[in-house]
Order: sequence, then structure tokens, then C-alpha cells
Amino acid sequence: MGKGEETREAVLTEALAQSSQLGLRGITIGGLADSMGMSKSGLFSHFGSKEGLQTAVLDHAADHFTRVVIRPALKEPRGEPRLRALFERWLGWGGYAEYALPGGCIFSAVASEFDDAPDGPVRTKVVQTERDLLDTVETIVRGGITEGQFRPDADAAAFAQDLLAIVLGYNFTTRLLRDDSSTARATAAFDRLLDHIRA
Amino acid sequence: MGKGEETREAVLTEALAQSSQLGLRGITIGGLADSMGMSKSGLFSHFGSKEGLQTAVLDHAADHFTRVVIRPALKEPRGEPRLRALFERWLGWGGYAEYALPGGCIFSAVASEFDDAPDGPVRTKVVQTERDLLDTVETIVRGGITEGQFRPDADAAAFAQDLLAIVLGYNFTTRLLRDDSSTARATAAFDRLLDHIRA
DNA sequence: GTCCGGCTCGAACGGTCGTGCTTTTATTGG
DNA sequence: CCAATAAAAGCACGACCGTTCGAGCCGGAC
Repeated sequence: MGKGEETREAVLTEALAQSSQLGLRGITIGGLADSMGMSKSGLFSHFGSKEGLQTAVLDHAADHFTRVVIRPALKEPRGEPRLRALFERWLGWGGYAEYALPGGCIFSAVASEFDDAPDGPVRTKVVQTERDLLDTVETIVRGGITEGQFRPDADAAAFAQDLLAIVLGYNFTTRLLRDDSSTARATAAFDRLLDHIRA
Repeated sequence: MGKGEETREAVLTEALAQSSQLGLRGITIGGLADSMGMSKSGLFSHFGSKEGLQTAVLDHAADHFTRVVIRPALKEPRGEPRLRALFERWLGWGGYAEYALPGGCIFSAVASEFDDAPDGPVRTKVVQTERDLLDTVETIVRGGITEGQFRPDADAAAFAQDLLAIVLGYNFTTRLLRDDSSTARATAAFDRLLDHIRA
């Protein structure tokens, strides 16, 4: 990895942290350059435009999420163990696990940031990233159906949306309201959801 | 209502619409002044600071939400009808009802915007507004318990959080992903939630 | 008719925004 | 070790940010 790519990576890590707190619109080239101890123009030249920076941050976030949430979950046995592992690490990602971002789940942040933005490269990538996430959940559910653990007529897409809602609610209550009981409630909701598709 | 208050109200209505699309941080004095056809300083003098504008917008949003969602629901009979009316109008508020804001539910927007912001007047008001909303849900649930429609040991607070999660998920899928089936899925999730507390 | 207080305006402020350039400094391959 | 190339810095730009200030406009009270 050349010098350029190395700094680019370091910038993206910092930018990801800041984006989780300020949103993708909230980060600035100047502020980022200060945090990195480099010049605005030097940093800027790595991305060509602010849009380029934003989409790069999204890619970086997806990579990180895959590494700390999805991949570990996929190591678990198919079906319920895998689904539960995904759920637990997903909560940690939006909460205060050691692999979490300082501002919590960046995906729920950018979702409401860009849900009504005009179409463009950033919004497109946001949508695609979130869809990929839902698809992963669906795949895991279908694995459990194949395994015979879940009912054959279980609606994987609906399950994915319901699970996403639980996580969004968890992020809301734990981050904004600082409610201690949110983890227990999210877990209870997850168990009910699981009961609903279990064979 | 004097001229000043009249203008202030009109500004807040426009500011609320813009905030639902851009967030409370996204609105600007200049942009707002342009939309209203008045000068920056003229508009500014109504609020004294940007923070003052932001908190005023939040109050305005809470008023509007009470008027178009909560109050109509409270006209329904206690228990399930009231709860269901609240849910349906709440979905409409975040979706595409005629009383909805152009950018969808502003509460879910500002929630992720300020969940990790340092404490301050704006964040404080955001938290208080969201807590009030949850309290209203809890009260309605407890009314249904008193009525004998819901189980006496039903957890009203947990129900409120679960319901909030459903709405957040609905806003996500309907606004960002533009998923047509989100209403049906949210309603199904609501029905399951209701089954769970029904006597 | 004149004064007053609420309302609005235009101009200006220091700052920061994203983004071009040109120049200087590092890094790397032969 | 040197030349080619990549990376970073320096500087400037026009635009817009929130905010301040002083001047004008206006309807209503005296």
C-alpha cells in the first residue's frame, strides 16, 4: 500500500468517526484536515470533491460493518445462532461495543439525512448500502428456513424489515434518550420476532 | 395576533417544512429569508439566534403533531380504537398524508441529528419532545388496561418503545427505500404487538 | 400633526465553506 | 543517486454562514 492510499485510509477512518456524530453533511474538509494535521488542499486532492469524500466514507463504513458485524455472525451455525449473533453484534455496533463508532450507527444517521434528498451519487449509495444490509439479513433467514429451523412460509423480507425496525428503535432510545432498559426491550422484541418464524 | 407574531408564525411554518427535509442543522437564515421574500436581518430579529430559531421550530412541530395526530386519536374511544387511530395517523405523519411534512417525520430526523450532540438547549428540547410523545403512547395504553381491553400486567413503556420502533422502521423503508409494502408490514407488526398485550 | 414603538431593511463584519491553481516536498523505480 | 512521479502545502477565489448595527417605515396614541 503506497503512501497515498495509506493516508487516504487514515483520513477515511477519521471521517467515518466524525460522520457518525455529525452526519455525512456535517463533516467538512477543513475540520477533517485539522483533525489529521494536514492541509485542506492536501486532503481534498484524495477525493476530488466533497461528494467523492462522502461516498468513500460510505464504502469505508460498509467495509467496517462487514468486518465487525456480518463476518463474525457468519461464523456461527446457520439459522437461529447465526441470526442471533448478527442481532447482538448489530446492537453493539449502534451502541457502545468496542467496535462501535463514537456517534453510533452511521447508517441510521445517513438514512434520515438523505431520505428526502434529491437523487444523486450519495443518496444512491446510501440506498444501495442499506439494501445490501437487508439482503444479508434475508439470506440468513432463508438459511434457517433451508435448515428447517424456521417455518417454510416465513417471510424473510418482512423479517428483515422488522429486525431493522428493532435496531432503529434501539439506537433511538439508547443514544438519544440514554435509556438503560433499551437493550433488554430490543432483545425481548427480537425473541418475539424469532418465535414468529420458528418452525 | 399582531403583525410580528403573524410573520413569525409564517416563518416557522416554512422553517418546519424545510427542517423536515434538511434537518434542524440544515436550515439557514438566508435560505429561509429568501423563501419568505424578506431580509435576513428582518427574519433573524424574530428569534435572536439560530438556536432560538431551532427550538422554536421544534415547538412548532410539536404543536402541529399534537393537532393532526394526537388530538384526533384522543377523540376515539379508549383502548384499542384510540391506539389504532394514533398509529394510523402517526404513519401518515411520517408518510404521505395530506397533513404530513414534505420531508417526512421531523422527529425521526432530528433524533439521529442530535443523538450524539453535546448537551444544549436544542438537544434538551429534542429529548423532551420525544419523551412527551412516548408518554402519550404510554397513557393511551394504560387507558386500555383500565378499560380491561389490555392485560393488567402489560408493560406500557415497553409497548411505547416497540411502537416507536415500528414507526421508525416504516419511515425508513417508505422514505429512503420507497418500498410500497412498508405500510402493510408496519400494520402487521402493529397487530402482533397489540395481540401481545390484549387481555 | 407629531411622537413612539414595533417591524423590516441594507450594509457590513469576521469566519468558514468547497474548490481551483501553482509550487514545494516526499517517495519511489531504475 | 538521480530523475520521474506522487503527495502535500500554500494561497486565493467567490459564495454563504450567523450576527450586529443603524436607518427607515409604519400604524396607533396623544
